[in-house]
Amino acid sequence: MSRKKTSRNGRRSKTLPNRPVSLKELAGHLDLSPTSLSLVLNDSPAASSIPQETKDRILTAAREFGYRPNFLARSLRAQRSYTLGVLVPELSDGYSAMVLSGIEDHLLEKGYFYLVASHRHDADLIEQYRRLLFERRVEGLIAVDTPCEEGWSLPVVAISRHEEREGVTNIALDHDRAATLALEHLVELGHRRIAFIKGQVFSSDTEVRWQAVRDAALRLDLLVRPRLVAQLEGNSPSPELGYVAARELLAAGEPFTALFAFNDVSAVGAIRAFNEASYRVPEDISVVGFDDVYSAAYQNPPLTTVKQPLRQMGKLAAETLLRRLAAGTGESYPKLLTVMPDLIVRQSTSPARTDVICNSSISQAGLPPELSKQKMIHSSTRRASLESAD
Amino acid sequence: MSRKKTSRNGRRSKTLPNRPVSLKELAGHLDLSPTSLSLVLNDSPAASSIPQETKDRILTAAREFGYRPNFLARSLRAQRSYTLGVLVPELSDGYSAMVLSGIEDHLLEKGYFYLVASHRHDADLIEQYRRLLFERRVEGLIAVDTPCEEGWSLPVVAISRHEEREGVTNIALDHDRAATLALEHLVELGHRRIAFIKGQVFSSDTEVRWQAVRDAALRLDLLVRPRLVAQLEGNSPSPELGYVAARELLAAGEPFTALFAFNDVSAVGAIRAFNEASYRVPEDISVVGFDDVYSAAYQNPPLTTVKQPLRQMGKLAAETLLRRLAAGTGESYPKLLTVMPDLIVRQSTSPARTDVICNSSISQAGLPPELSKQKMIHSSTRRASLESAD
DNA sequence: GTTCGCAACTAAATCGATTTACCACAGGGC
DNA sequence: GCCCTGTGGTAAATCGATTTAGTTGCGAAC
Repeated sequence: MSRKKTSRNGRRSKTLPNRPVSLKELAGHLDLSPTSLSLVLNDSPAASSIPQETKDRILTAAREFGYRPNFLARSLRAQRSYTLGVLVPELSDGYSAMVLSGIEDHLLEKGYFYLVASHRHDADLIEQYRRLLFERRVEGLIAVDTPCEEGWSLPVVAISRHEEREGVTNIALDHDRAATLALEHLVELGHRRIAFIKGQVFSSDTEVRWQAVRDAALRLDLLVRPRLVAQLEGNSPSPELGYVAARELLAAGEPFTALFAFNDVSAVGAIRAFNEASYRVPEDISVVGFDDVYSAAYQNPPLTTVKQPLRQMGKLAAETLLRRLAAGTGESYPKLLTVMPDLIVRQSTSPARTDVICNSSISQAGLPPELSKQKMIHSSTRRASLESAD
Repeated sequence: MSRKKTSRNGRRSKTLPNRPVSLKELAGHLDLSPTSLSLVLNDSPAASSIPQETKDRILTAAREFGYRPNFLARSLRAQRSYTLGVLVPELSDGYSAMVLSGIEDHLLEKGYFYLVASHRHDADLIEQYRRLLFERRVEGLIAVDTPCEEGWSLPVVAISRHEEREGVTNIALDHDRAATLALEHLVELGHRRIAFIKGQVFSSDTEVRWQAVRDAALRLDLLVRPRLVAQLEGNSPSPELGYVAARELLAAGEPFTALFAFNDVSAVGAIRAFNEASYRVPEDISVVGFDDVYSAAYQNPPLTTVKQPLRQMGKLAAETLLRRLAAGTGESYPKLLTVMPDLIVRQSTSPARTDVICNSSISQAGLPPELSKQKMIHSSTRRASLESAD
């Protein structure tokens, strides 16, 4: 739709506008100084004394030549990069991508970009990327589920972190409310024997959430049995970890009718383990996940889960950081912003069975030698469950 | 672990090293010229005449003061930004995130960073972001499932695009092989009546893949029945679209025993629709997905799917682009790089039932009143055709 | 005692924009 | 005639590094 209009100006009829024009070149073409162009193009107050006619000449020429100021030069001069750094543990796990998506929406709208680096929870990589981002003159950092040490000498907004750090604004979920929502839901359905899968030790939310769960359990008069607590181990973003944890819970031989998992991904793995052991979800065991990632609604069964407003958290992080930058370094800033979870009830929870489930049988079976690729039986065994419960 | 060691030098005992040191400052401190420091620090050949003692002095001071060259200044001078731009349709849908992850791995290793922008298939946004990235002096672009026009005046690597464009290297899956893998698998299991869900019209792979499917069907002597072909519509990354498409297929009243879906996400939605209509997967209907996103292995049932090596494609894109940059603009470059799919057999496919499934019952049930946002009947004509063909 | 060559540096230009400080000229008031 | 105030600009410094083109001083060669 935009035809070449190079013929208008003989001088550039040969040169396609592939090389950007500099201010100086444009100024030369107009027989004016770069200063004048700069003043007019930036609508600076000092341009008030320049007559409209000249302004028009400049503006027209700029459009004609497709002049765009060199971002690097401008940044160097202004000592601003209009760029933020984002540190995430892993890009491809759904969680970070969702947060990033919220960050991006807000930043691009405000004329900022961001540089991402994923560190896989490796402390050395975190430090190295922080330096690299600092060198690239990012104006601030957003740390998603990433530990921040002191002395980062940049404004930081941390998502899902809970330590107080100088210069860091924490954005965190109200985990008390989250735990209460999930447990109240289960209790209302008649569940009393509830199993838990805790997060990995390196995960920022693990401890806070676990404390919240215990507090909520106390309030609800629920017993948290040590043998009904498993913990995710390992760094993979796959449901495998939840699968392993759920096998442990089954193997412990302590009956339970519901599971509160650390996240949706591990809940999915757990459901898989339950099915293999001939328990149906939700008829035999109810499962509550956490996060509400995209696929949660389309699992089989669709997951009941505690929704974290991840996208909103990303957006809030971006907003907050930009606000802090605008305010300047000296200014005060919020230390903590709390966002609210929601309970999304789908079909992985249902009223508790009245007959107690005993799963000691599984402990004999032991763990399968290879969880290998994805090979494992699953729905075929489900129907067998009732029969084998002799 | 790193204590303050400011006391070593009286001059900066008060100033914490929060402000970066410039070359000039460092030079002043050493009573040398910035030139000398630059030569030594960059290990330039011209530094050969500088005695080792001086070099050591410089290197020591640089370390001591934590000198890091200003990236913006250096970029401006060298006319290189060591930054690429990446255009994706959507960050949070699993596909792009996986590709990005591969891109990132390679780029960060090579000292590059990248700026991402997601455009949601909006042509104006694509153009706007392209300009912004260009202005930021990215050295090249990686376009993931994003249409590239001519005249982008930057080296481009396009993932999953199929048009030949000046300056663009395409990275594409071998769709012929992909289609063959999937259909051969189904045929081997005894399926002859196979339904298809095509991709959205705006999706780059849709047409190429569909052509490949038809070719493969021809070779395998399979009939592609128009009433067993549905198409995804709408821009959402949720399985909802697949759900809608599958309902249409069921409503068409034409029996089938297998479905080849455009991607895993839509396959999951389709399975949901089948389950709701009381068909079990894979006993009644086998389903093959596409992509092999993370969650595919942990769906219920785990999805049989054609794996695209997304991470590898991202890596290949980054590699190729960097190679092209190193070679210079004049040099020739590959127009097309093809990567190979794999068939991952899990549990959403099984031998075809011998008794023919008739699903006309569903057509009475009709579509649910609200499919909310994406509500559209699309094949209403198709359904009507059945009834009216009495 | 020039001159050449080399060691050890440095001044200044450059990248491209912004910004401060200044200049030249016109017109009006005293 | 002199001063003052606008107009309508421009020259030059600046951001921080890189790079080209020198400079200085000294010992050796002729």
